[in-house]
Amino acid sequence: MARTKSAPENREAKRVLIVETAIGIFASKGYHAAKMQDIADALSIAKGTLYEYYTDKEDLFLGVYDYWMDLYEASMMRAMEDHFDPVSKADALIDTTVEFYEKHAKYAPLLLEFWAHALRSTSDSFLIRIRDMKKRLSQLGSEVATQMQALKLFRNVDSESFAVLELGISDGIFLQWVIDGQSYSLREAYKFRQSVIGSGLMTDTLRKLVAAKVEKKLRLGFLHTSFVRKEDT
Amino acid sequence: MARTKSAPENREAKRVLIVETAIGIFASKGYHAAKMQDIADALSIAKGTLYEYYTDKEDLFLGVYDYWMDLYEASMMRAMEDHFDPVSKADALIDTTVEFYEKHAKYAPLLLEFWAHALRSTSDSFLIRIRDMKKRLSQLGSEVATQMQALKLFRNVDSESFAVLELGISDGIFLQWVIDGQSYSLREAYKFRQSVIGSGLMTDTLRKLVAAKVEKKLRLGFLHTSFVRKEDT
Amino acid sequence: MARTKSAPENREAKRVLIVETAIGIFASKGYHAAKMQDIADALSIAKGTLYEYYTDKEDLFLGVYDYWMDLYEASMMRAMEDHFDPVSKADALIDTTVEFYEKHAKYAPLLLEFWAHALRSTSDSFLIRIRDMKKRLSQLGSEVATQMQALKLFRNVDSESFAVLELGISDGIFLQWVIDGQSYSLREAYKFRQSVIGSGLMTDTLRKLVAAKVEKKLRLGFLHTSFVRKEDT
Amino acid sequence: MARTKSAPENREAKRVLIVETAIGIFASKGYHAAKMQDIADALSIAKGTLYEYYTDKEDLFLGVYDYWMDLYEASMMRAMEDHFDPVSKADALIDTTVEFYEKHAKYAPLLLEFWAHALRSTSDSFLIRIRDMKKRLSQLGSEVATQMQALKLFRNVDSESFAVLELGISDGIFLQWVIDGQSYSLREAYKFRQSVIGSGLMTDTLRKLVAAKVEKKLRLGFLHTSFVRKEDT
DNA sequence: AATGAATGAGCTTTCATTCAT
DNA sequence: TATGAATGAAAGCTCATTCAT
Repeated sequence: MARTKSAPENREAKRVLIVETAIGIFASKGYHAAKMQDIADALSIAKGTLYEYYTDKEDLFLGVYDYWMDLYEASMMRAMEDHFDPVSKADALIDTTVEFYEKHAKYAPLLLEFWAHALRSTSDSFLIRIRDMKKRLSQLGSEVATQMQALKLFRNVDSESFAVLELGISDGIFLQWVIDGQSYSLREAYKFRQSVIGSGLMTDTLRKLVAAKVEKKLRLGFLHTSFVRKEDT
Repeated sequence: MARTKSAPENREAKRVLIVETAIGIFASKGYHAAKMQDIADALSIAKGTLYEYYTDKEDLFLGVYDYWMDLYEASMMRAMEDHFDPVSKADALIDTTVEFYEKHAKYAPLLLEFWAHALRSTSDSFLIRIRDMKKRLSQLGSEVATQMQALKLFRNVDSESFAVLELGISDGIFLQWVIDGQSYSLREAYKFRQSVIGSGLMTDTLRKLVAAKVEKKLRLGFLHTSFVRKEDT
Repeated sequence: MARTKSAPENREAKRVLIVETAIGIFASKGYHAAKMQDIADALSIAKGTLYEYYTDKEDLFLGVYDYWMDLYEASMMRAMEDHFDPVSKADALIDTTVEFYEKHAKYAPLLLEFWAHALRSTSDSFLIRIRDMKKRLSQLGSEVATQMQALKLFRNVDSESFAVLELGISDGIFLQWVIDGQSYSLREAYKFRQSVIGSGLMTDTLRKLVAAKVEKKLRLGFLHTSFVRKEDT
Repeated sequence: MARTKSAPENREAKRVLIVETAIGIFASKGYHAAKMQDIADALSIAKGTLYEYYTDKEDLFLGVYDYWMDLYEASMMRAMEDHFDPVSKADALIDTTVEFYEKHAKYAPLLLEFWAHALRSTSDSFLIRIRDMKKRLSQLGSEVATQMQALKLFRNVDSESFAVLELGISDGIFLQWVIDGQSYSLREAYKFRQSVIGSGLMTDTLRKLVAAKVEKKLRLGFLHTSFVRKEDT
């Protein structure tokens, strides 16, 4: 039984330690205002040492994103595994998201920067990573939606479109909440959304009138609609 | 009949010209990567001239935000004024938003940076401006929702909460769309959302079962729920 | 009889107006911190107009120096003319100096800058102007000292050396007073100096002992002593 | 026996090296004309390195002042310690000053800039430092004067006032000498001054007449006279 | 003569990165 | 592996000066 961790294990442990410290600095100051020196100081190590573990600042930033998203994804996966019926699963996914977001509300600006970074970076690696993660998450959502339909709890809806929509909505509410100064309960906002989405806003009278049209829309979704990009003039 | 524009008019025209150029540079490179020199070059003026019209880079960035948001808000207001019944109004708001977002999709990263900037800036001016704008927009949405209810088209719903939710959803879908590489029609995504929100996803069977509970939730909204912020540990 | 001043007179009047304004700005902010814009603002004229009257900033600074020194010199000359016996003249010179310095204490840093400027300027014009002024002043002092000696009020002293010494002492006391935060009466400091210089500090006993040696020193002065400059090593 | 200098020692050595180089640049070009690049070039180091040792240009300038004044003060203190009777001490102080000033004549403009800087700087740190130094120096002079009086070599004179006067005179003569292009011997000027101050200029006849009045003035000094500052009108 | 918009060289300062130890 | 002194490119901002009106 080894008394000390082997070298590679130590290395990985230190990488994690660095990322866990860096996330706080990046989140509170932003990518540009966060200095490598700040991070080194927070770790009580020398600036040069950071470069032994990450090739450069961007690499470290990417590491932070990965670390954070892995955490989120893992907790989402766990939520799925811990429940069996789709209703519980749906609830668990929302709970997990709310908990994660509430816990990491202070990292919210980071999320924005990740996205901005990804949309602008010359290399696609950042963007690809975000999309992959989103794909996995939307598969989760899609799965649950499909099960709901199978149980006749959900109407006939393109579950893929729905899952993508849900992801957007989720991020949008979170953003809104952060910009609003976290002045209300994120959980309640999510629940309110759930009610709206689940039950709809139309009165029964109206609902019946538009039933056929809505039915079709929901069934087809929006992901496979043709789209012509319009250029700015 | 004035022969030449008066000085102040010229000044304002030049401010607008600068902002219109700056927006493109900021959007494509990002706040930090965009250099004042780049902007000056794009305008074929000297760097120093920029400082005759904006006190510093941040001021110019704020100018860009204002310019852009004023455009959006104005078109939303116009959409409201051009229609009289709430259903048309709701459609018009969505149309306007979709058009605006589609037209300015390339400026999307800017939106993220505005938000990140606002959340981190020492001065509140940025955040306040965003909130004010959101408030005005949500009032528009709230108004429409109230009219819908008055006409018995909408169920009893806290229209304020609903309007806030809508804003978040709207931004969220846009973001999602941008990150997804604009691979589907934003308009269709918005319509899909409209169907989901209007009609709900539940089957009639389930719907009836949870009717009372949902009713209450929608009526109360989420804005005035008590909220205890949880600290990260 | 002309109703308006002729053009050249107007021009001169404006030059004076500019200088009188500039002196306050230069004095309070220093040469470098004082901006041409500040001066233009204080005059409520356009920046460009300054350049119609002075070729550049340095020229204006020189103008300020000239204006100020002319004022001082003129009042010294007047003091001399208003009195006839050397004792009154000596008193008047001191009075005038004290009054001038007290009145313009806030311009003291300017004096330092003039000197520093002169010692460093590539062109000698500044230094020459200062030396000329000092020469005229020391002639005044020298004259008075000579008259004192003629009246047997002063011992045999090289009046030229004495006048140069006096100038240095005068500036030195003023500087000291300014740096000391003007915490005592400049006039009293000058009077104290006068007593020291007039009557000496030695007791009669010691005085007699060194009489011959001192006598010689005073008679010869220091201006024509040989001097080998030592270079910094 | 240490083989290598410890880090802090090296650091201090480098700070001194920088200051010793900076002093020459500042002196010859002036604070504003002296560029950080010039100083770095003179040291054959990178500009950035300067900022590892001094927070900014002003800090470096302050360092130069401190370095220089410490040198002067230390040599004055040494002069005091090396002699025992007040007459020798007085001579030694003058000798030291003359030597110091002659050796550093080329730094004279710096002294003016230090003073100008101090009188205008928003922070008092510069001014306080100058005053403290002057206070220590005037204590030296005051001490000597008191001893002279105890030995009945000096008349009854307020030694504090006298010491302050002496400092002013000393600086004034130096300034005068520099502005006069160092065209005479500074040492002789100081000696001449010593004769004047020691023995006075009045003839015995006049001296006796004003004896009582002068006596009083010298005894009282000028430091504690009431003073009403006159404002410029 | 007066203006003030435009200029652009030139400054201080920062900080990611390197590399000899 | 860890260090941290040294680097130097790069950027925002200033402001004396110009010149078309």
